[in-house]
Amino acid sequence: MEQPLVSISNLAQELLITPRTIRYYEEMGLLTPLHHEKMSQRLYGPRERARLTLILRGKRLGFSLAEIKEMIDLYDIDRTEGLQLERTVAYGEKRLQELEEKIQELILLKGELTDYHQQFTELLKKRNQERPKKEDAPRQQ
Amino acid sequence: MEQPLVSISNLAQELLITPRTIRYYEEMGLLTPLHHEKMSQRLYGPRERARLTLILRGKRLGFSLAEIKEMIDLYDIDRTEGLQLERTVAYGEKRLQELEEKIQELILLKGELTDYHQQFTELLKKRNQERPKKEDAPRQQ
DNA sequence: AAAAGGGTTGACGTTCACGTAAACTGGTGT
DNA sequence: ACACCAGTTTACGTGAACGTCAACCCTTTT
Repeated sequence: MEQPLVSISNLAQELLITPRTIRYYEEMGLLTPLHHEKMSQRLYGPRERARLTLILRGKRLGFSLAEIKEMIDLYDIDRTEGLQLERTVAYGEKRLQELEEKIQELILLKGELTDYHQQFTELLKKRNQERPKKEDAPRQQ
Repeated sequence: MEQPLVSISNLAQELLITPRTIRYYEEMGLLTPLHHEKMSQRLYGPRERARLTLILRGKRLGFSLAEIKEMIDLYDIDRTEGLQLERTVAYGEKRLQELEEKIQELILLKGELTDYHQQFTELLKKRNQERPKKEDAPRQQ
């Protein structure tokens, strides 16, 4: 039974962050929970939850909140309505291009580290051949 | 004519960063230029340049300097010599695993944004069909 | 000898992304 | 009515990653 609307600390708990973090993202314009007018509490629905997971994903990937905000603003139909769609689309293409470049760079980095890793692994193998352990090395940590 | 040893500001210029940044990385233990004993200046060879590019790559990908330092320390034969190779290798495997996860997450993010992008593109197409521009829309920016 | 052009070491300032604490408010159980 | 809990605002604190500035060498040019 997924409640459609949850409180700030519930949402925070669910996503393993603190309420403060959520409020901060709102303060930065990344979230807009139901909190208008004369309501004393913030309530978060599926839309805000989706945004938050997007934000957290972006953070894990090393994007700044400003960059993430740009992505979210692109992804937000309402906000973009009435804006020049051509520009928006072109801009989105640029961002996607950058994402692809980032992926390639990550793959490159992984390749580098993999190389060194293999060197080490072989070095380890040789050592174990030279002076193997008395008892067959136990596999438990 | 690639000089094997360059000054700090030369290196900074080459990599589009500031000398301060380079000194900071040294202070954090990420770089060890020739600066021992009784030398008044720092000099950077190919080894340090390689490290620096690795650092910058890591930064672009959102890793903290602490994380990057871990990678570098793995990648550094001298420093690891005498250390428990088994642990090093195991640890490296964990890092590589994390890298792979990050790649997957990036691909996921790109997928999400691509979806939204296509929605927008189609929206734009429809609009242009409804009320096409007087003159056939010119394709130049 | 004096000035100029890098390089060096502090040391303090700054931005981002929150952490933390205080003081207040609003509904809820007893 | 009162305690209690969850949420809110306000504000100051913090760690990472540098920026900026001052004051002090060397070395080279004039």
